[in-house]
Amino acid sequence: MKIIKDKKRIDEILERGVIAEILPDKKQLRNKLLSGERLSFYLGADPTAPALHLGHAQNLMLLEDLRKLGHKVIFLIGDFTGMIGDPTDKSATRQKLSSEKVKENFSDWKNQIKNILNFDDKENPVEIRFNSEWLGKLSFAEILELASNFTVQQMLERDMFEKRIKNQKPVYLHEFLYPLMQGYDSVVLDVDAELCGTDQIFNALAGRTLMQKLKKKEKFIIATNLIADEKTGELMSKSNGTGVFLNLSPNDLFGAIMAQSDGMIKPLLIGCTRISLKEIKEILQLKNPRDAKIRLAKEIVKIFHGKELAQKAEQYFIATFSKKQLPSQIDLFSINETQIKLIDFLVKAHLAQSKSEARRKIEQGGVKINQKKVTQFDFILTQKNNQKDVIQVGKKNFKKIFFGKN
RNA sequence: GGGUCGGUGGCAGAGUGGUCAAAUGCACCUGACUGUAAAUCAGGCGUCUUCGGACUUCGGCGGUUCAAAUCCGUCCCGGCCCA
Repeated sequence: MKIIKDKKRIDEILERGVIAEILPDKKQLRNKLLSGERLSFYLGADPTAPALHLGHAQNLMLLEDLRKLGHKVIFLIGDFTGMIGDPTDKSATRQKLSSEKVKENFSDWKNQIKNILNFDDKENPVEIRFNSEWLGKLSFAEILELASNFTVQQMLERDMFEKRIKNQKPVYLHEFLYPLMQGYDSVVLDVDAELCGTDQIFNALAGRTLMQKLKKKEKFIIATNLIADEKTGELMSKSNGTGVFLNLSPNDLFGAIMAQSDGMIKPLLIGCTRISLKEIKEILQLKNPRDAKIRLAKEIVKIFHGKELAQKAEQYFIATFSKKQLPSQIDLFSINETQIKLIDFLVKAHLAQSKSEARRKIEQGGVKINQKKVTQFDFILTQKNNQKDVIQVGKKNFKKIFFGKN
C-alpha cells in the first residue's frame, strides 16, 4: 500500500478547521503522517438511532480523507456499547437497547454513507467492525482487570457524572464501564489514532490509558469540532430540532439544510463538504446568505445523492417553497367511497395523527384543498368528474385524493 | 439493613383534597413575517364528540371521600445520610 506523504495535502486535512484538538500533540501526529508509515485510524458510532446525521458525516469524511492517503481506516459500529448507552447524553441513563433494536438501527447505515466512505476500494477499503465481537466475550475476570486501570475519582471527573451527582440524578455503575469499553475497542483494534467529537474526549482518553498500559503504545486522539452555530454556539442536534439525518430524501435533505440558521453555513461548508477554503470564503461573501445556503444545500445533496438529484432538489425547492407552486409529483391516496370527511381523510392519509389533530390543523388554517384554505372542520370531500384534488397540510405535506380503487 | 426525601404529559419541572387535561420552559404542530432562514410574534399541543360535553392520564395495586396527582395502606423504583 502506497502512503501519500504530501505535505500540502496533509496540512490541508489537519488545518481545514474540522479538527478541534489533537492529543497528545498535533506536531507529533503530523510528523507520523509525513513519515510514510502506514497508520490505522478508527471512528466509532453507537447505533442508538436508525439514521446517522451530518455530525457523523463530518467525521466520516475526515476518515475518508485519511483513507485516501493510504492509511488503514476502520468504521466501528458500537453494537455492544449501543446497548448500554453512552452516558455523554444525559437522558440516556437507563435507555438500554435490545440487540435486535441495535441491529435494526444500523442496518441502513452503510447505505447512508456509501457515498462518503469508500467500502469497495480494491486496495484500501474501509473496514467495518462490530465491538460485540470482543466486548461480548470478555469474562468477568478480564473486565475486573481492565477496571483496575482506573480509579473511581478519575471516572467521577467526567463532567457529565459530576453534573448528575450535583443534580442528585442517578449514576449507574455500568455507566462507569462505558469509557472502559470504548477504550478497550482501541486496544483490540490496535489503532494509532481514534477520531471522535470533542464530547468524546473523555472516553477516548480512557482508550489512551489502556493502550499505554496494555500495548505500550501512544494512541492519538483526533477530536473534531461539534457542528455549531458560529454566532449562538447552538449545537446541531435532534433535541433542538436542527439535526439533519442522512436517510432523508434528496428534497428533504435540501430543505433541512435550508432551515438551518445562517451561523451554520460556515461550519457545514467546512465540515461536510470538500469545497476549497478559498471558494468557501467566496461563497460566504455572497450578498444574500440564502444563496450561500442554497450552494451548501446543493453541495451536500450532491455528495450523498449525486449531481443529478441535487439539481432536481434545488429546482423542487425553488418551485415549491420560493415560488409556492405545487410540487410536480404528489402521492396519490385512494379512497374506496364516493365521499369522505376531510378529517377522516387527513388521518387515513397520515397527514394527521388523530382526528383531534386533524381538526386543529383545519381550524388553524393549515389545510388547503387545491391551494385554497379550508377552515371548516366538517368539510366533506366528494367525488367530482374524476378530478384529483390536492390536499395540503402545512407547508410541505401534499397528497392527492382519488376516489375508487387504484 | 435503618433514617429521610422523592417518582407528574416527549424532556425538564410546578402543583399537595374540588376552580387540574394539570403552571412554566424546551421540543413539536399551525399561522404571520421571511430567505421553507434563524430570531420574533399569535394560536395550538390526551382521545372522541351530535361542539353541550364525554372518556382515559400524574410509578403499580388497593382503600378513604360526594370529590384524589394531592390523604391512607401496600408493593416497585430512585436521591441523600447512616451502617
